[in-house]
Amino acid sequence: MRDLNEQQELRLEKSGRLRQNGIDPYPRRSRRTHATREVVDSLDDLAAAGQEVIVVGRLRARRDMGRTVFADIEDGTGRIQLLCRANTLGAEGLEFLKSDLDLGDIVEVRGVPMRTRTGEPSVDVREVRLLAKSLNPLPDKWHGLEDVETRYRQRYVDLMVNPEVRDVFLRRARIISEMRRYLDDRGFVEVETPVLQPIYGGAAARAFTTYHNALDQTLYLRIATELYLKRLLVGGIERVYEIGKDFRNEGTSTKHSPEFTMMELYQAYADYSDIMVLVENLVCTLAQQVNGSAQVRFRGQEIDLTPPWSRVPLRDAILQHTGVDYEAYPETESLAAAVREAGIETRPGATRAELIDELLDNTEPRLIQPVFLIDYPVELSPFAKRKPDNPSVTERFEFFIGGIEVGNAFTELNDPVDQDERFREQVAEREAGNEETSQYDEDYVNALMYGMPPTGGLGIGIDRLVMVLTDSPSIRDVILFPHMRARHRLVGQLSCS
RNA sequence: GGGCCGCUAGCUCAAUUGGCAGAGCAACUGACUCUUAAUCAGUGGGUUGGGGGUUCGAUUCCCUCGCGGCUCACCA
Repeated sequence: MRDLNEQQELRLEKSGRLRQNGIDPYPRRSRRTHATREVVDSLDDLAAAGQEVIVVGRLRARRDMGRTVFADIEDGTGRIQLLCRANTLGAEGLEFLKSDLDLGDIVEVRGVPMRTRTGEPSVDVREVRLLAKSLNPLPDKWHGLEDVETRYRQRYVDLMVNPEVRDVFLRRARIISEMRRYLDDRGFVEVETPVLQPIYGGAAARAFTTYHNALDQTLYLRIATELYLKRLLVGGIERVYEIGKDFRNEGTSTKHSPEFTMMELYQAYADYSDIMVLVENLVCTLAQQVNGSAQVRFRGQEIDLTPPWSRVPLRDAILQHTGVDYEAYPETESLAAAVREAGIETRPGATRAELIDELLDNTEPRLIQPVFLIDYPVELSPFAKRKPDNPSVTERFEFFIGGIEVGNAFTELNDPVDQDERFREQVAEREAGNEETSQYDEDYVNALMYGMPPTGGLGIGIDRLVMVLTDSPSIRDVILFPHMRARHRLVGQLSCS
């Protein structure tokens, strides 16, 4: 036996001893009759009836008074106190609890609900059974687990001892299921499109590459679901959405994860202003359903999600926050000079799109209250339809809450000739060295050539939305197992002597 | 990738100018029949992230590697 510390070794020995005495430390099943919460909620009725219950849970605390031992167990619904007395549980049962069980073990107890003198809801225990032996000691009962690296790497421990972490992930699940319900109720059809794609597109990002042996084919992990979903509109599904992972081969940050969850939806016979109404109603509804309020606190700021949200042209927002009016500089060189003059560093040789992006990056942190920035330049938006009165601008918006971009939407480009040109521009840029442009997707253009209805489309970064609605400062706090560099092994051989 | 910060017992954290590596919880032994961070008495537990260097002596100073956090860059 290697790599085990003193406490682990002791617990493993106990486990072996139990086995020798004919007690399986990992028995098949439990006879649970009540969740701890059910017992607490109807305690007085159960106590009055003197009804026996069987509850289960992880042993979280033990207070040994000699002939009386108090213990707390915790299941998925909450905690309850156990009152274990020599004259009701018996000397043998009490000794089992004191000597053979450890904090962290999963146990089953049979007993009668009651209140102690201080009024604490408890179970007067008649029988204790071990359901699963815990070999690892729990973190500090008061401080819990704080080390960020361990919390991410061993999320199971984090969830075990930090209730607020569990709450975040329960709310995340709720947000997603309520979002599904909201869309289903409005006639949207949920679909699944390929994750492995021969050509990736629909966003500006580098892809992960993989390989299909049997087909002898290079495949990419999708960076967006966009182009497949819009094929479905060509096929006649008028309202469609997908919730799933996208993958982008990029660095991480508090707002970026290489794999993240995206909801994309497309609605035929709608445009981007219809989508704005949908977004503000959806997000506000989710906040009310999950948090009970349209007001959220995020990074110390009070945010009001009540519709309508303001709609501000991108140009105006950037002008207001950086002092640069990019439309006043039609040439890349003059815009670059203006950006530099505003005190923003730029990459030498940056394209116009990159410069505007840079200006937006400097604007984004100031967008605390929910806002739609509308009307993006066409060079930033290869799949968005141009505005009728100004072909250099598209009907596109991004929305921001709490200083981060949460979603992106536009009136979809359905003109195959225009789309063909945009793809060509993207390809030209790629040849000029920009790896984050879209590949030419011939089949997609072919689909458009059959005719796609006028359509409004939307993408929402689910992780970021969850960040805002749960006041989580980092995207890693809303992803159960965030990506980490590989680490050496945790346990050695667990051979039992 | 750059900059800054961090890594000490199972967990949470100390350690003066470079001078015997400590505390609380957890664990172990004992006392205690209504406690709830139970209490009281006692005991064990360390490759101070790894490697190298300076020094009589390194948790402390230097170099290097690893992992993480923040931040900038990259990137929606």
